[in-house]
Amino acid sequence: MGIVERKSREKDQRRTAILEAAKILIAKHGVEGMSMNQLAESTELNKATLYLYFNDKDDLVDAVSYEGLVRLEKEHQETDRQILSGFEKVLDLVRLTFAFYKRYPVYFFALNHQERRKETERLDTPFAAKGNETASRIFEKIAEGVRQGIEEGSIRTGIDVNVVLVLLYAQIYGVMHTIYAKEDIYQDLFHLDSVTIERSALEIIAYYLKTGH
Amino acid sequence: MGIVERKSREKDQRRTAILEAAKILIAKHGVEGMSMNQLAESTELNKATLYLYFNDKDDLVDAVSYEGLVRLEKEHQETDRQILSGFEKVLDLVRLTFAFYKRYPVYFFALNHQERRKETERLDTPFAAKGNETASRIFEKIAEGVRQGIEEGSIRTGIDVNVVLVLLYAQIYGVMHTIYAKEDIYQDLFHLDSVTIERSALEIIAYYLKTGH
Amino acid sequence: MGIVERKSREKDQRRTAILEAAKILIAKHGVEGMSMNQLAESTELNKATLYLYFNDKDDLVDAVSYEGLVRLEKEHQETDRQILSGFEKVLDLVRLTFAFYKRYPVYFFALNHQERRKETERLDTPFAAKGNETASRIFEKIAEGVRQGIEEGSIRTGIDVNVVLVLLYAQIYGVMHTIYAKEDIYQDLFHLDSVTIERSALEIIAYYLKTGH
Amino acid sequence: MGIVERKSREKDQRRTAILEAAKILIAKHGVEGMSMNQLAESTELNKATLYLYFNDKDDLVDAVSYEGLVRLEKEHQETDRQILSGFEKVLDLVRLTFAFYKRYPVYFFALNHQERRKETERLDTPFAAKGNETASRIFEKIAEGVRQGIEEGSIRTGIDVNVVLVLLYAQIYGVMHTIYAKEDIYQDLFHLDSVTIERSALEIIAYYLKTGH
DNA sequence: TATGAATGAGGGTTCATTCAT
DNA sequence: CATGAATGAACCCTCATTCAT
Repeated sequence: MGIVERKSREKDQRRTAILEAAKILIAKHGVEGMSMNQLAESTELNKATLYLYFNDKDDLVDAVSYEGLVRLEKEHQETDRQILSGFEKVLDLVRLTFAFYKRYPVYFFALNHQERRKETERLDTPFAAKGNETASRIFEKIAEGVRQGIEEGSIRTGIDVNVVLVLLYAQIYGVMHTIYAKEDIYQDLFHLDSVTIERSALEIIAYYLKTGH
Repeated sequence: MGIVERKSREKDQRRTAILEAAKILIAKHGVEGMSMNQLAESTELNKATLYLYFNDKDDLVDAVSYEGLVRLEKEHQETDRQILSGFEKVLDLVRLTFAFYKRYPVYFFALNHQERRKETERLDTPFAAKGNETASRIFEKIAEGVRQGIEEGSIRTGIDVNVVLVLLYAQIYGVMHTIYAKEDIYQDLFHLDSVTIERSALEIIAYYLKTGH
Repeated sequence: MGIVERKSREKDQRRTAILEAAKILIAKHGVEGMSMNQLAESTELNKATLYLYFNDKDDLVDAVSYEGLVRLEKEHQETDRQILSGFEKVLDLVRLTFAFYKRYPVYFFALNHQERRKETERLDTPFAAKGNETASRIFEKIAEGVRQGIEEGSIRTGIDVNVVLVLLYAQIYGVMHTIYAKEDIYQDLFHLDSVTIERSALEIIAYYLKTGH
Repeated sequence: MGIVERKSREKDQRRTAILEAAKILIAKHGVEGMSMNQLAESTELNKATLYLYFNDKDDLVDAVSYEGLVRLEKEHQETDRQILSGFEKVLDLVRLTFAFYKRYPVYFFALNHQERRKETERLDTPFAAKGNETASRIFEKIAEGVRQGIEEGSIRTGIDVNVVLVLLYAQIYGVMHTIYAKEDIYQDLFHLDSVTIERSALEIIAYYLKTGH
């Protein structure tokens, strides 16, 4: 048993290889800056072959973005936060997310591209596609932390869970952008490095959630 | 009297007309999505004519971005904040900025594009070019508010002004993106509209700056 | 058998077809006058397809020029000049070169264009690139003839080999231009056809090289 | 007398100013490399104004070329060669021509451009236009020298005057091209500077004309 | 006479995508 | 499954030229 499986495994491997190459290119030139030509060259595959594995360029970028979400979720799951307070859980998840997207800018770029596209294209159902289920679960995990925190008192009351989720997302997004696009500028101008920015961003969140006193 | 003046006014008007058309296109398709072809069509001008008013596409985008900064600064200046505390000043400026970029997404897109470009092109001094002086002043105005607040006690001590500026930028950027790219989604999913998001974003900043109790 | 070979042959044929079409256009309108648009039309290929075979327009022109040099060298080699004197060798090579560039004006145009480009671009070493090795060999072959002639006495002493090479080049260049650009004029005005001009150009060289008496 | 003449004089001055500016640009970028835009800028005139003085770009280039011919003829006339032999006269005229076109590359470029254009455009009558009469006279002056030389014996018999004219033209043309386009290359490769090339080119002509012994 | 403003046509090049094999 | 080869459409930009004023 095996010929079918082997084929399937090989197919997966090739798909993965393409994705890896794409990630390198996206990291280097951004999503719009990556051309299918380059990708074909760097994978040593024919351009047409790429289309056997992905419907089109957007599909490929979505796959990258999806991979990112899956990995992020996995990293979120890998720590045992049983004994932590809700407040600590939330902050830890956010810290992890910062670290994650800082480690893998590609995933950020890809996610970004995907989201901007949705703006104009209006995909059928929001959060319906496979990738978005993952995003939902990630959101939910944070939501759980918030709810727990409110219940137990580690997070102040009067906080809307949904608002927190959205704000966290915005915060993360903004900080990531700032770090990627402008770290050099800010380093020159304000003498701030990414670590400081990140730490302060966590602080701002802590201040918001914390019971005030 | 003033044939020359009329001419000059007409020229300004045309330049403005081009900018307006560009802004519409950018709003609809993003900066990269706007083509000089489209712009020529929508202005009913010849492509070459566009280049009489702007050196190249980047120049045009810079003009949009610059216009945005100028307008933003003007809005910042239009309110008299003499009697306000530093804390209130900062929050008011941020609120205004939110409102501004929400009203004019294009300026946000354009500014963004410009900033990303600068990354790779490394203009001599960051924030040195004409457009960026305005940005610097806007930053400085907020910085003043922060300093005043710290002095008078409306903003807690232990705050790094530079950190605040960068975080505010990130926050604004993130929130704007969230509103532009995902308001619909969030409305469906979390029943949050942009007003709520915005207000909450201000809150998070307030919490961070406020003397804690 | 040989599906691969057939493909490869077809690819060569197409490349050749493009080159042929380009040569016709260059002959008609000059290098600058040939547009990739025209070329696409005349080959009945898509413009983008041309770029599968040549990196850019300059590359294409270089290919034409190179082809010319290779052919010229081949023609130089095809005659056995063992028994000839150095003087006769040189004259024969020049005669052949005249005939060659008269037969194929395109090669002359292309070579020219290439050389002018090099002026501003300053390629590393003159005569170092692939195409120029051929040119060097052609020069060297003539140089050999001159040296032999001087040694054996068929060419007068006191002649600088390098000077001869440069002058021959200038002479050929000038005559070619004259023939291309002005044959009709000269025919009307002086009743001279290109054959006469050519023959006389050889004579002038002969007089210069010949031992004086 | 006065107002009309002044106007006319001013017009001439402006025309001359345009020509001067054009010559500078052509010298720097070649004929094709000079754009009417540049010319308008450098003359501080409007583009449309240029067309009040010249029908089109070609007309302008023709004017440059014509100016060159007129000046060359003048230089030919300025020396008194009464006592010289025909041989010496011819050589002197050629030497002057070399010197002239080396001093004013623009005139060479312009003449060239004009001639190449004629290739494809087939102007009505060759040598019929104003500029070409001058060229004819220049040719004729050299022809006189040749005839005189043959008669008096300073130039060998068996020489066709027309052939000499054409060959001289070709020679001059080729040498000029070589000097302009390739002096650097030849300097590197053959250690020849333009003075040496020029001198040798005169030599080759001398050898051809001289009575052989 | 001189100009500001505009234009059509075209320049070379690159893109994501899709055939037939 | 994979490919070589091809494509249409678009990209930004620049040219010489010509209006109305």
